[in-house]
Amino acid sequence: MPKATFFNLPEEKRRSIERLAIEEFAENNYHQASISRLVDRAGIAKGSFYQYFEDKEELFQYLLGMAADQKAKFLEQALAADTEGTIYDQLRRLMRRGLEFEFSHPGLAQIAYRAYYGEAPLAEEVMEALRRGGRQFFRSLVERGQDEGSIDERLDPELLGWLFSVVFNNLGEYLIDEMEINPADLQAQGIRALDRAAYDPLVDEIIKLLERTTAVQGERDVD
Amino acid sequence: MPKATFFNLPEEKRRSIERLAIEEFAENNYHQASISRLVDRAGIAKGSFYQYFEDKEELFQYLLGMAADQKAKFLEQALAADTEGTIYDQLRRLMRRGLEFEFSHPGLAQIAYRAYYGEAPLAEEVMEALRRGGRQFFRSLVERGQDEGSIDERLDPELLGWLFSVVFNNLGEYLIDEMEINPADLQAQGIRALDRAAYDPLVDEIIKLLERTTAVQGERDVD
Amino acid sequence: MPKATFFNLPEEKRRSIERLAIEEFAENNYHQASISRLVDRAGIAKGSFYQYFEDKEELFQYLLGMAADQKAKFLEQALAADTEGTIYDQLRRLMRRGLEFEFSHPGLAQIAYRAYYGEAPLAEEVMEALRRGGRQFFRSLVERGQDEGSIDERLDPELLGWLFSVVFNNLGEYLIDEMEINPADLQAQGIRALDRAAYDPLVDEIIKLLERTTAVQGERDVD
Amino acid sequence: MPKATFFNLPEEKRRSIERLAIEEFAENNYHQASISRLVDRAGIAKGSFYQYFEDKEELFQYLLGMAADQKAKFLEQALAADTEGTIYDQLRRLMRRGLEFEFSHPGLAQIAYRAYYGEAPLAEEVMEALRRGGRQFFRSLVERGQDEGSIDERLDPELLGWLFSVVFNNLGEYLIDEMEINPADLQAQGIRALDRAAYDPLVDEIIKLLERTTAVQGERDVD
DNA sequence: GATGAATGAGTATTCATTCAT
DNA sequence: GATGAATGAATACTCATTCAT
Repeated sequence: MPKATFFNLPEEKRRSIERLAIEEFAENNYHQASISRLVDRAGIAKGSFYQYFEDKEELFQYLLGMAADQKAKFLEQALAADTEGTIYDQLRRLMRRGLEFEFSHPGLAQIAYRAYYGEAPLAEEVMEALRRGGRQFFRSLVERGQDEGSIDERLDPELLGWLFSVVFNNLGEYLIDEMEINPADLQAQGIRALDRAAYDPLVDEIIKLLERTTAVQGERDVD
Repeated sequence: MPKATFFNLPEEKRRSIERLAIEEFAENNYHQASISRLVDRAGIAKGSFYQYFEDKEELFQYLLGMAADQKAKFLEQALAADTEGTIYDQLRRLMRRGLEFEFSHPGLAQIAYRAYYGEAPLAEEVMEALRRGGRQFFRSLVERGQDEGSIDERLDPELLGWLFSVVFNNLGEYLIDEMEINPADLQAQGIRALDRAAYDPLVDEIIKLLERTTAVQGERDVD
Repeated sequence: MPKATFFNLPEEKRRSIERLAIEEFAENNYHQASISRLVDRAGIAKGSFYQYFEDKEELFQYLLGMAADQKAKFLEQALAADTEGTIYDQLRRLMRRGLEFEFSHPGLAQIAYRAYYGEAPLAEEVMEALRRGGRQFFRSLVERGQDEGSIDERLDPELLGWLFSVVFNNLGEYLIDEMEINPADLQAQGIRALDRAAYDPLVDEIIKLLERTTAVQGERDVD
Repeated sequence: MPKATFFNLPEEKRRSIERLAIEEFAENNYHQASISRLVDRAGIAKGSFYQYFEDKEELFQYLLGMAADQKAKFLEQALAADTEGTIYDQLRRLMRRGLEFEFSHPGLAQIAYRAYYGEAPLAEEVMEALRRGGRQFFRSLVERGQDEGSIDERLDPELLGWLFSVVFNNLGEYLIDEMEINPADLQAQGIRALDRAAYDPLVDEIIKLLERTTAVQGERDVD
């Protein structure tokens, strides 16, 4: 956690530092991100930075925390509507909200993505937990689907959990490629006028695919 | 491409440099990988390195090329048996060979993975091409499946291509986690006594999932 | 001298700052001692420190003054009993009291020791004076001894003064080594249950040595 | 040990770096000594310094080694003439040579002095050993004197060893004060035209004192 | 009189690259 | 063609001190 000094800063200044720090760590991996560059851009003294944060790692953990919090906040809404509709409706909501997070907080999303797929000063067990975390969440979703009868009982929930999480994690990047969005623009403009109409159909299509994959099938024998 | 001097080197010396360079870039991302450390380990002079390679980036591109070549070599075998069996047999062969590549050339596989997922001095368009490359390959596979009648015609080949490539790219890591393989051991021991029996069933399961996803379904209406 | 604000502080607070400052400068040499660490530990604001002291150096000089005063206070008692016994009795009392000072104010003693042996922002002439100070004191003691007839007149009082002061200054450290006292414990516990019985014999032995050195010798010719 | 690079340097350049490094570490304690300042003065690039030395500590240890070697070289001569004359002749020779070392290598002497009396990145046990080292050397000298019959058997060799080493260690500084030598001049001029005539009498006087202290005394009872 | 945020010069160390031999 | 010393900009971080509130 940053020091109190940081939170005592005038809102505007604090936000500005956060924004620039997110940029720095979104554009560069942990080691390449530079505190010197950051303070230059932010127009603060080197010493001031160290009044706000213990060290580089603390800043990084803080940003990662922000990413996690924001993402959670986005997903919560989907999770809240837990019981409405089938497991597939739930998945659809999750994906939509996940994408909305990625499009409205591209910097944080990128930081989380980097942490997931790369070098970050996270203990090996945290990385591991992070990776397993997603899988396990989706696995329990699958198990619920199996209980409900909407997912074929003969399928391995572990494997399906993995499949879902892989799809979930890579969807954003696919969309960015597919919709020919310039990632730089995305970073710069923050929440863009990217209307849901643009990606909703895609999400629907993917959900349909996953439904085909998992739904209980008539007389066809799967084994 | 490395300079001529590099290829004029005695086979053994060249191989040794390649091996150590692969290690260095597999263990560290592009910026963390150190030429100083490499030349120390390889027992060559700093100046010599720059007689072989224009700069750090050229070495990296060279290694990436090696990875691509090797991977292609592994996949070729699967591709050669093109016409045998259904599209799913073909996919199964590809996955097996892909995994075999990952397990027998863990260093190169890691370098390719890094390049794909981020930290690499690759022009944006190269990255783009790389990502699209995989997708396009799988897309055409899908289209062939649709022509053959083994893949439902109503499904979007682009989207399926993406799904396949995502599964394909992340499978190795899933296996490493799932089989509780220590990545360090993998690097160190190169081709390990990891017999196919260990992962074949998993590949089969995944293929079955993909088959469920894509196969033409009886009278059920998908839309 | 500290500013008036310092002396206006509630006794308790002032004492606490003094105590922690002594610790800081006893554990670290002048440059390694840190004002930041001190104010943190003392729980006062950085700015407050600079209301009390002009700068780091002023604090150091103040502490050095405290050490000098305290040491003088300890020695005074010995000096007061000036006329009792021979010059050797006087020396014995001085050494005992000096040691008692070192053991009961280890922090101040350490600061004085540091100042004497080097790292301190003291003008060269102050250092000089400090060193000469001890020598001169002992020199006059020697001269008195010579007047009294207890010290051989043929010996150079300057040189003897130096010898006495060197012995006097290094005795504490010798004892700490010899008695296998952990200096950290000494700092922490302040006045320890180190009873005089432990070092009195040593002081006696040393006095005997100095007596042999200096006493008027029968018919033996010294030159 | 410095890297080979350092020893491959042209003699003149290497000497110049050594000289400036000695100055830097003689004028400042370990932490205050600055590599940046050193390279500036030496006119070499920062990077070059690190081609010569692993790090700051290695440089320091190297200089300390030089001091030890040089001092040993000076004392050797005295030690070689081991059997000539009494123990007091031996002591006299040692002191003279020790002083000659201090006057001809004032920087190195200062570095050794700092290491002995202060902060240095030496393991606590090394410091301890260093301090005990001198004492033990003199102790065995004392014991030899007792065997030979030139030192009173009733005296504690440990305590005498300490006394001798304290005198030995502080003699140089006394002389510098006494002879009103400007330490800055001493540093700058290196071996000065300080002729032995100037301090020989002093050494003689001190030896006489020590002889009085220790010599077997007629019928006087020491206990 | 107290506060504590701001400052910026300072530290040791790393690294890809160049170039004279 | 091989060598390896030289380079200097770059990095994270510390610290005594100032000054507006």
